Amino acid sequence: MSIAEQAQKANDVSKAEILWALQAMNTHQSNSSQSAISTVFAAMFPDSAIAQKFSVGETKMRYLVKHGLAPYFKDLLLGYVKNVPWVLMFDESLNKATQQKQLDVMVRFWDPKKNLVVSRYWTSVFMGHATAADLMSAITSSVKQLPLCAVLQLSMDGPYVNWSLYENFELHMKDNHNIKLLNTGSCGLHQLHGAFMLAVKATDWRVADLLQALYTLMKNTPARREDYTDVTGSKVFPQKYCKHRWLDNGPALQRAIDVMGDMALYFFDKLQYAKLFDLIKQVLTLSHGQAAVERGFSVNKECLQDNMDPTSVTARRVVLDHIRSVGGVLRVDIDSGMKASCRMAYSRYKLELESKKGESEESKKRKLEEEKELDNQQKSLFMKMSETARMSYSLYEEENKAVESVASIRGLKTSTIFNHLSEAIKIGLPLDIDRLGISARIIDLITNVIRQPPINSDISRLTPIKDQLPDHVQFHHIKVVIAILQRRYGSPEGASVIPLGSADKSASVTMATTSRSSNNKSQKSSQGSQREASAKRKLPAWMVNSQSSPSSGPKKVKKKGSLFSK
DNA sequence: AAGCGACATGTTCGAATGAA
DNA sequence: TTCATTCGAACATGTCGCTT
Repeated sequence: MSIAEQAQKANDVSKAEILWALQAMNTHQSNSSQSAISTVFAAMFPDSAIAQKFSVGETKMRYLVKHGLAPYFKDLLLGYVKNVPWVLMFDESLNKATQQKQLDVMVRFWDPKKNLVVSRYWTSVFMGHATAADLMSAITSSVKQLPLCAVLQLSMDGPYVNWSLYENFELHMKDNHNIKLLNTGSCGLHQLHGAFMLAVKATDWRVADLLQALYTLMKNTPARREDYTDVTGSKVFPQKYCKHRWLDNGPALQRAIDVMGDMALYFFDKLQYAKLFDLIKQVLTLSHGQAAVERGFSVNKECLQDNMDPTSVTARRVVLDHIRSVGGVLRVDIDSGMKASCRMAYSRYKLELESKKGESEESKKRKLEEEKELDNQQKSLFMKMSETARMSYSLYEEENKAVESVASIRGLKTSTIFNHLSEAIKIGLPLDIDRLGISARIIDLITNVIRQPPINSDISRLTPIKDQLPDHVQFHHIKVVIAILQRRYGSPEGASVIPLGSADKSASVTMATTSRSSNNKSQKSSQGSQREASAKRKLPAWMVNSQSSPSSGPKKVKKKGSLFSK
């Protein structure tokens, strides 16, 4: 095969791949549904060299659309808008997938090729808050590439919502481009329709009556229609016209002209009205409500897949918008520019990945620093314990030894080790409570007994507490639970070591300790019980607010050792 | 041999599904 | 109704084959 032939073949393959990508976008196929397509094509068309070489998988589809087709179509659109007066349209909605406000920006202009006004999607901006100032900066930044000096109008959503934005934009246009925007109210076209209607009335030519008469004359009358065709040989009938939308009545009028012959031509001589037509073109360019943008939102929904990056959403819409605007996939002109853009897609994609990597490394660094900070905090807490408690804590938490092993290694009683660990909990060090063998039920049980009469949060003596509890609850259980509660609500003397967080915060500390220590296999199986435990540990509001129990009747004066008083 | 491009594999997330 | 599991999607990363 000659070099020229090889090049031609590569070109054909590129074309096939582009066509397929366009089709995939047009029918909202997911990127991941592309995974086996290449092999299927090769199997379907074994005699085709192109099919054998065709390859578009999930990854390639993604960057082909995002970095190849979308930028190319955007450039194309920019080329159209550059030479004509245009209208800037926008609207916002909630994007449920990204949970952000999605601001769609569209442009509207007269397309000389189609001889029609077209509304085209330009881009979307995603944001959280959307005040007038936010919208203003989002809009101006998104249309930077567009020729703002030719903006006719900023299309308005409603009569009241966005006026402050409108004023800002008007000011911006005046300051930066010395342009006075056309202000026709919130929906300008209705007024202009009305204006044309008045003008038509003012002629006293009874155009409306004529159109109405022509239309009703041939409507719902099969016999009359047949006669008409028999006599004239024509199957062209008067068109429907709309009383309220005179700018849209062009086709009806044209049809009237066609069917009325010389008399109608007398009124609508093309030469005489050529200039008027230019004006009408611009007037039609003015937006009519928000129909186009609003319709765009349903297109957004169609384009949306799971976990989609905002830029991917935008890219998909750009491609889809182009396909629809030219009237289908097969009508898209796949020229050398498009192919070149698609060839650059991969390198652009790589570049994006690199820059993202840089960002994530930076955030990783930050995270590491934060962790270090936390570590330092823990270290200083650790040093606040007695030396013997430090040893027990290290063996239990860092070397993952059971309480009994710690006791035997250190030649101490297990109750002593429990004392050490309670100390650690009290000052806020992370500790795997699950391994202590104290279930969420026991914690609940002890907490309730402490809270309610006759204990009433008095923790100065453990025996009365133990007396209220079942036999299987041990003293060391009570000690640990008291430590947890002290950590959560502060010790009675207010002698907590670090500033106290809310109940939620301390609960998260407990969770962090449990999930940290349970790893791999055990993590999955223990997840359920952990979740259950954390849910049960959740405290009622009255407890968080350090109020007495609702069932405890009139408030009693708390004793000195009272736990839940502040 | 080097670099590019495509794919396989892994991770994360949310929705759907199904069991308790 | 709640909760866990499964499934399907996008996105990230590493690897390998092809081209120059």
